[in-house]
Amino acid sequence: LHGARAWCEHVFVSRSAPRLILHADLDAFFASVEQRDDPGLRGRPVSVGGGVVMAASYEARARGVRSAMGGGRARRLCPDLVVVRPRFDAYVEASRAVFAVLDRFAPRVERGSIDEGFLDVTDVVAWPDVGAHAAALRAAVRAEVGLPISVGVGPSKVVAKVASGMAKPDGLLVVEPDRELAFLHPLDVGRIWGIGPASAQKLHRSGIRTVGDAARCGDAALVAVLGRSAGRRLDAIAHGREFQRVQTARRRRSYGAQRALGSRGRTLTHEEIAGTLEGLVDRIGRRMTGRGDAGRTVVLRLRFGDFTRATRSRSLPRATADPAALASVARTLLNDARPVIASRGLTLVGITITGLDREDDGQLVLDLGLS
DNA sequence: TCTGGGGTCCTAGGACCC
DNA sequence: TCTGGGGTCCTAGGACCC
Repeated sequence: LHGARAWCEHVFVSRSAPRLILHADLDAFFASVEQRDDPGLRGRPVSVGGGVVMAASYEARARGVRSAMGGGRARRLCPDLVVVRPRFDAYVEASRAVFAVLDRFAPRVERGSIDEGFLDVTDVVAWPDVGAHAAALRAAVRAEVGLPISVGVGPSKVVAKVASGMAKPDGLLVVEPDRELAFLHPLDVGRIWGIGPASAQKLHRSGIRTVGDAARCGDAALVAVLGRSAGRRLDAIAHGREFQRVQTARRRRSYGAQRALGSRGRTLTHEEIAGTLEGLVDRIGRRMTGRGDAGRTVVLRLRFGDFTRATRSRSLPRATADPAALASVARTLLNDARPVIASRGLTLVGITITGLDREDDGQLVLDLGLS
C-alpha cells in the first residue's frame, strides 16, 4: 500500500500540473541520414524507398512528394527524384547517437519513436532560459551527429509536439506558458496529436473545426463524438489541462511482422500463404528469443484488395517464443480465416504476438466516484 | 494518393466466477 | 427465483502514429 500510495502521488502530481517540455523531432530523418552520408545527395530531391516513399527530403517535399506515397506517383511529380534503398542499421545508429545527446539535456527523456523524443526539463531549467537550452540542444545534435532537428517547447507534451511540427524544418518554436490556449485554439482539431483523419472528419461533421470550437462545446459533446477516452482527452487539451507524463522507460507490448503481397496475393494458394506466414513467425521468434521475451496470444492480420482488414486470434495456455509452436497456431488461425480470404482477395498477411510474459505486468485502478 | 513495415491504445460483447 | 456488486479472460475491430 505504501508503494501504491507513492506511485499515485507521483502520477497525480506529474499529471495535474504544467511542466516544461521539449519535443525534439529529426527532420526528414531517413532522408537526412542519406544526405549526410552521401554528399552527392545534398541539395537534391531524395526518397528513401522506391515502392512506397518512407521518407522524402525537403527538396522532394517542395515538389509534392510525401511519405507513404506510392513510388509511381512520386516519380511523376518529381522526375529527377533520387531513390535510395533504406539502410535501417544506419538509422538505428543515428537515432542512438541523437538520444545520447538528448539525455545530456534533460534528466527525463522519453523515446517517442526512432526520430523523436520528449524531454522534461521542469526541474533543471528556469523558464526564461528554456529557449537557449533548446537552441543549444539543436546545435549539439547538428555538431555531433550531423543532422537537422526541430524543437518545440510548451507546458505539455501535446503542445510541444504541435510546436515542433510548426517549427519545421530545422527550427525552434517556444510556446509561452500563458499563451498556450491562444496558440492551440485557432488550430484545426486534426492538428492535435492523436486526432487522425477519421476523428477529424467526425468532429468537422459535428461543426467542431478548431480546438477553440472543441473547448466551447464541452466534454459531453466530445465524448459523444469520439468516445470516452479520446473525447475527454481532447476536452482536457482544449482547456490546457492535459499533462501526460514523460515516460522514460516504456515496455514493449507486442512483436509483429507482416508482408504485403500486392495484387498477386489474390491468387496465392492456401499452402503458399501458410509458407509466407511461417517465414514471418520465424522472424518474430528470433527477435523475441534475442530479447528473452515470450508471448501468449497470436494474432493473424489480414488485409484485402478493398483495404478492409480482419484479424483472428488465439491465446495459448502459456507464453512461448518457439517458432514451431507459434507456426502451428498461425496455421489454425489461417484455416479459421479461409472463408474470409476466399471472398475478399488477400493483399497482406501479418502476425502479431501479444500477451508478453512479464512478472511486473499489472495495473492499479483507482476508483474515484466523482459526481 | 491506391498504399510498406513496425508499433500503441481503446471499445465492446461474451463467457465465466464469487 | 431474481438479483447486486465485484471481478477475470478472450476475441474482434478500429483509429492512430512514425
